[in-house]
Amino acid sequence: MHDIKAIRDDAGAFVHGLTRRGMADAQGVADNLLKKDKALRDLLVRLQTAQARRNEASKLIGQAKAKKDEAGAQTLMAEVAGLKDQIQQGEAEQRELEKELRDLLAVIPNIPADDVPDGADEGANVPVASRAFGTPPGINNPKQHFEIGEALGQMDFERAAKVSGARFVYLKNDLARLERALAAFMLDIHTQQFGYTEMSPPVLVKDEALFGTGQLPKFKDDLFATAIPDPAKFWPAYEAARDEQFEGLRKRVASPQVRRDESLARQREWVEKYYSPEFSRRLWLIPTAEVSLTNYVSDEILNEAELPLRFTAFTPCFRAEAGAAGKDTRGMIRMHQFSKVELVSITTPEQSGKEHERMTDAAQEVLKKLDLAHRVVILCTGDMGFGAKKTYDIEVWLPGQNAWREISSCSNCGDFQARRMNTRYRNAEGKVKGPVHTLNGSGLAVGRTMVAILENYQQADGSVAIPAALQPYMGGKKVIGKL
RNA sequence: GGUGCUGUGGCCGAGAGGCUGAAGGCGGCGGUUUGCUAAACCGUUAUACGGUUGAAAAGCCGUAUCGAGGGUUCGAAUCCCUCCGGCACCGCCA
Repeated sequence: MHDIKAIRDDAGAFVHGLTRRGMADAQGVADNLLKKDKALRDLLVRLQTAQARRNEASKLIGQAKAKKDEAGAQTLMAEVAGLKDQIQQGEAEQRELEKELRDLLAVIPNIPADDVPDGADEGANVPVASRAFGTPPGINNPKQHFEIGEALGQMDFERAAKVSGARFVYLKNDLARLERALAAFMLDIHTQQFGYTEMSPPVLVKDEALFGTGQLPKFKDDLFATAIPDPAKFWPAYEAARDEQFEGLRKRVASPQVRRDESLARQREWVEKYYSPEFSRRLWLIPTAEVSLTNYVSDEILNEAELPLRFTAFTPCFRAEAGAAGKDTRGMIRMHQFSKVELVSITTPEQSGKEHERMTDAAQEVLKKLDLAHRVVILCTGDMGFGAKKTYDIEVWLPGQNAWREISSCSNCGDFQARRMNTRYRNAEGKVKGPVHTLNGSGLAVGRTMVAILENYQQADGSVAIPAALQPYMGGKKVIGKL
């Protein structure tokens, strides 16, 4: 969330930043914001003057009554009665204007840092030469990871589809264990080598948490939501509706297709009605542990001395992938549910730049220890996420796909999330200095790391070698799929 | 989920319609005393927003804030409603 005062002071920088991001009418957006802001401030002057007079008169009424001056009290009460309407109307207007301003600000992305390259899409991302590692292995006729996994009988998409639909998977035996081993391996690196505190956070969160990190209100279509029905309201309504529907179905002589369409339409109606706040409480499944870990400090004032805070967690992540129809439909690259080890840092504004490099080091360290070739790109203005000022993507080489694929994304969000979450810090003298900075990065996406291991360590006989660093976590096993 | 109790500043805790931005204590900061430290004593110590003075640091004035949001009242920490936490017991449960 942007600071309206900063926009007021330097609208040019704001407009420039948004234009770099590819926003077409940044000037119009800024003008609109400033107009609302001016209206709000003008209103506040009028409202606060009226409130000051009311408070003053109310005190005088108390004094008059204490002196038994009924006539004087009556005069004052008449005056205040007139102010009352004015104040109530002003307060309503203030709420309205503040909401409008907040709603406008809530969907405006962060401003890119100065050293982020301009560009519209991933084609304009710039490799960071000093961070490149390894060379792609030469493998004859490399298979894709799902071919390897399915041939091993340890990766089952069909049964997952039966139980949960597309974009889910069952892992079995050594591959199931590999996921667990990778998580432990990554967490050990981050906690022991980089000083992150391991967390096991909630994976169901409230609206406020997702607002804080920036997924809401703009990206609700990417999320899974759950509903906790209010039993007093939900079940009587549900049962009445169900009885009605069964009655209708029995009478109907329509074809199965028509019946199905009607049933789906009805279902949609139900979801909208009975999953509404009136009937239910709602929680969201986290799309990334960034949400749980960052909001750990929401609405708090931290002490400068305890910063930076560093958190890491291994959690499942849930994404609706609504806009990804047809993309990466085979295999484990893009799933509705995947597991990830996340890194989050909370820092002072002075620390965040260095911390960003350090976090990227930590993520890269995992790939280095696994000896997986990868490169790092700095995302251009058009490819960055909503809350980021600057982002490094780490891309691992996948021989089966013959391509570099994102396996980690490390972002410095500056004070953008801190403002939305209301997280500030105070210095040693106890003075509140302002919003903290927040950073998050994958360290790493576990599913995609498994994909990378399968494709890079595949052997001609269909087996897969286990990277040396990982073998202790696999009970000393050296190869998957060989007796 | 049910019933009861409960939510006050950095922390503990009083306050039960006006004199309360909020007693008292702890902690923090500044000072006096002191060879140093401690103790004692004195002073000071919230945040956000708006206005205003100032180059700035900061000052001054106002408004709001006692879990959150509404309401009653001339006036609400205090009364009413809704919601959200916490605690206790009951119910359910890995």
